[in-house]
Amino acid sequence: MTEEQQLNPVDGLAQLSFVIQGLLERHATAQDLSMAQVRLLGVLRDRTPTMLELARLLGLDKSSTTGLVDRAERRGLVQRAPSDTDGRSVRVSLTDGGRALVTAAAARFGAEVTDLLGLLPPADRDSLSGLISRLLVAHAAQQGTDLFAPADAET
Amino acid sequence: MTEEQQLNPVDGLAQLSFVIQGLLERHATAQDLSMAQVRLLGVLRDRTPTMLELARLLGLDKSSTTGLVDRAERRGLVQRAPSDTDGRSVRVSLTDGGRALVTAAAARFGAEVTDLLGLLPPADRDSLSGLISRLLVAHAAQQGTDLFAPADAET
DNA sequence: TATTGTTATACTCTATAACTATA
DNA sequence: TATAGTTATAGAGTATAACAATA
Repeated sequence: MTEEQQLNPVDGLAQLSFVIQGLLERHATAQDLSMAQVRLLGVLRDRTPTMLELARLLGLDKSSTTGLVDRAERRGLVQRAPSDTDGRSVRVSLTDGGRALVTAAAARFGAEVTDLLGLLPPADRDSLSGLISRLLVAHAAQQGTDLFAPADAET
Repeated sequence: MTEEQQLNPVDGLAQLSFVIQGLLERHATAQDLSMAQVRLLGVLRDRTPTMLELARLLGLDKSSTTGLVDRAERRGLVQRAPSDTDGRSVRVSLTDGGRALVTAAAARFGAEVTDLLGLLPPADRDSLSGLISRLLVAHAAQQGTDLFAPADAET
């Protein structure tokens, strides 16, 4: 039962990503949210984008974004407000309820990931975090993006 | 530019999972497949389950599975065959075309994850793989599942 | 009666194309 | 004309409930 069996690196990364996504999804559905809604609320945590900016941030077509925001607005999670500077534009923001929901969900998700990491001894845990950080930094650099850029600065 | 900035562990794991899922999704859409179809083909690589087993493997309702298999069958990727032993049951399997597709896609995905890991120095890469393996093994043990059980034995 | 699978129905999510209003 | 956003429409994916066929 304690054999040193080892997953190949590709399968390991793929499996890990499914485990993490599974946790996220569980918390989402517990809140009666879809992953799309979670992403929307997450993006709005530190931004008040126009519909077009929102579409780009989520990687969706603007018409898809209209529907996504419609449904979130109907549930009282986000709100639309006309832009001050452009009569064609709309700014989307979290309502207080939406913010409360996403904050609580993020806290519970964080706790669960922390529990997951707690399965490793502290030294291993620190090594893993450091290695993942380095990998993501290298990946971001390769993509020409800045992993640590503030949300407001994202164009 | 070379500061030792570090993501907190929770954000790191979450980000990493999004990067990996993003790679998977890119390869899927390049093949004109949805993630649901990719999962279906992936599960069928080493199994020929009944509809009900398939639903459980994918974590879907049996009616959702009917639709998923319908669409894959219409595209010639999978096939249904009546069970020898139970007149109510149907066994689902990959067609040759489906197997070719999933094999090619898996190879390309593997190459890309390998490239990603190649951003780290070899020693770090090995450490990361080992740590991820240990984490997944511990997680599987906690869930009472066996990470290394052969597909046929999954009941 | 219980189980396997499909069908009917409804909702979310997504995209393309056409449209309205503003710039 | 060009841009921001919505609407119309279509298809995939998912679930619940009702059903048919088999055990």
